[in-house]
Amino acid sequence: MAKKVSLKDIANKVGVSTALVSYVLNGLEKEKRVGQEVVTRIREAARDLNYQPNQIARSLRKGSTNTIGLIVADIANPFFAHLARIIEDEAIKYNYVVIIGSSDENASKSESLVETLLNRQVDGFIIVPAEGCNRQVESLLQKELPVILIDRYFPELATNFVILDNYQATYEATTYLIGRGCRKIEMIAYKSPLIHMQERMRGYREAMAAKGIDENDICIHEIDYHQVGAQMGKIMGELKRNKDTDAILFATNALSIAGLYAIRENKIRIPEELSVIGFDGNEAFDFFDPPLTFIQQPLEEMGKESVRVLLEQIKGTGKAAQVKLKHELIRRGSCR
Amino acid sequence: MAKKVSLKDIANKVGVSTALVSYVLNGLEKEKRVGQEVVTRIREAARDLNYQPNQIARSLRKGSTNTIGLIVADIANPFFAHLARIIEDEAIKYNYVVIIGSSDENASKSESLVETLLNRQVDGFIIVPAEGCNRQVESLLQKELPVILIDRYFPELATNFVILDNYQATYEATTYLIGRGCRKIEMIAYKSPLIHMQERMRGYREAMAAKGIDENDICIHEIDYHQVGAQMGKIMGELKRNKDTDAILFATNALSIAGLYAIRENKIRIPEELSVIGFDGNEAFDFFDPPLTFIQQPLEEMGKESVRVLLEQIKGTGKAAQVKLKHELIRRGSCR
DNA sequence: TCAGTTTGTTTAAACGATTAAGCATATCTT
DNA sequence: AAGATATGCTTAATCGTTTAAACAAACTGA
Repeated sequence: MAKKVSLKDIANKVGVSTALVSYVLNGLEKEKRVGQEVVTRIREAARDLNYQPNQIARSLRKGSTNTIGLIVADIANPFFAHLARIIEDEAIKYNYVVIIGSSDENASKSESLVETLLNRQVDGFIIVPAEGCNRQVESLLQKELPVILIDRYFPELATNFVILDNYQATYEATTYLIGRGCRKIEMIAYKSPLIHMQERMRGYREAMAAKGIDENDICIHEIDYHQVGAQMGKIMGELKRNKDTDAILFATNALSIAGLYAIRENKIRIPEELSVIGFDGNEAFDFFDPPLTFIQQPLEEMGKESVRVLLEQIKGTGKAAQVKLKHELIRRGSCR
Repeated sequence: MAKKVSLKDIANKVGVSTALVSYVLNGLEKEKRVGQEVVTRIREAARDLNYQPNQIARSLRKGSTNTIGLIVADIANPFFAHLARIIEDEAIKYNYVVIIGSSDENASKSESLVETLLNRQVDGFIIVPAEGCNRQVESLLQKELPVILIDRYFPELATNFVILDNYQATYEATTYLIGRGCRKIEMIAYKSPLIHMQERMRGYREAMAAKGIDENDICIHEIDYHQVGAQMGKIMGELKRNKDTDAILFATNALSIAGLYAIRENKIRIPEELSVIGFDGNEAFDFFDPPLTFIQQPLEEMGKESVRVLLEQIKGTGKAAQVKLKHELIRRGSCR
């Protein structure tokens, strides 16, 4: 591999020291009083040799890499993929590059990702934290590394975060269902102590209670992350047999999709037999028959905001930023 | 930010030079004949101080970063997201990290991504090349940088690649449609000189010809990448009006999805009025009514193979590897 | 006993950039 | 004319590793 052109090559060609070259190429020629003629000769040489700065060397010296570490649950999940794309686009505007890792909602995988990214000296993290990551996030905070949590956060930690107002989202969705005449509404969520899930559940419960629904009719199925398929099948099977359930509210994108498979499997008619509200939006929702009503997160805003906040923090100009964004309920055909 | 522990810190603590520490922590203690006692003391100190090597410094010195640059058309597209996930998982096994960029099928965006990644000294590239990227790929080859193209390639360049046998895929799909009694089969493809698209078209055309279909009934709609929605709507609108078209074969995932929207819009009944075959698989295909028959790419194999080939090339042990994989036709309800 | 080997360690250069500090000249100022 | 100031450039340290080469001490064998 032909070795790359370095500052030294330019310096040699022009007949000056590398210092001058560095100054010029970093636009410090005024400040550092570099002679006009030398400036142009350096510029020309750089162009002729097609010089490209070695970011690695620069990073080592400067102590910063212009790199953001992004940890999501699973980049193959359309919700996170879309988010990642937004973050990538936003970051590149500021000359930052993004390294993405998938944690699979697994704390130890997440930890090894954090470690890998730390060794690579990322300047900051955007993390969708998995259950049990409190400690590792805390340790990042202690190291005073810029971190911003997204989608979820840990209430006991004073981190920056950008999230959906999950409570309000499910509260409104539930209220909407009740408004359409549903009474026996069930929620399907992940079994997880994470705040986003807890808040979604709380939104549902409190909306039900506020409308005076009998406490016995408040029912949340908390599904294990690794057994979604099986448990969903069971739930929908039972639901088909004893028909008093009016409506289902799904707590995430992946649960919605899995739920739709099970609904179709069991030939449950939507919305005649059951009203359904999904989470996050997905092309698959569009082709379900009828198209699914769902809670939409402001992905664009979430991604951009998280990058903005993180970069502010990296540059040291940031103060605490705990952002809660508002959902939108996209009404379509799946509620009676 | 508390500064990180370096080799020097360990060396000081143990009272030896950094060289010894480096040897030990890289497992060269036998080869470099480091004393047993010193070895254990270094190990202990490293553990106590929670030493983590600085990959940036190491990269600078070694000239390799253990980083792979991945350029896809759009990471938000489920096909590429899934592929990216597989590549990420495979790479991490070998202690490589992946930096992903989205080119939007745009050569100049792709070029600036390549440049960014080059400055960051990635050890190799996995690229889904966009139209007009021939030159930039060629220049990577000239620099003897490990590159592997995926999904498509440039026949005139001697690159490594891992792709689907696109010709065979559409040939079989078309033959399948003809076998089900379709005669007037149309294909919807991107307007693109890229080989994958050309091969998909050729597969369709030759299958039609081989079965003796009238040349006038061989019809390919070549759609502009940036006007998919509008053009698709027009095609399906016309198709609804003059009903002699039997079947549609879509050439990509995104086209399939866009097509399904248009088909629903125009209330075309599948498969009664029209048989449909999609490309690549997508959750949305499952919920279309009826579920879509489609050409499935061996994503897992594609991703793993590309990483394997790339790493071999990086390590210098690789020879030319031009891999063509076989599709699978997933038969479901969308063909009469 | 002494050259030769083995064992264990240090030294120092290198990777490619950044940047504080120093060193000449030239130009003012009075 | 002498000191001050401006101008233009170089020197060299530094970031944290890796690694060839040198070095020192202990051991070997005849």
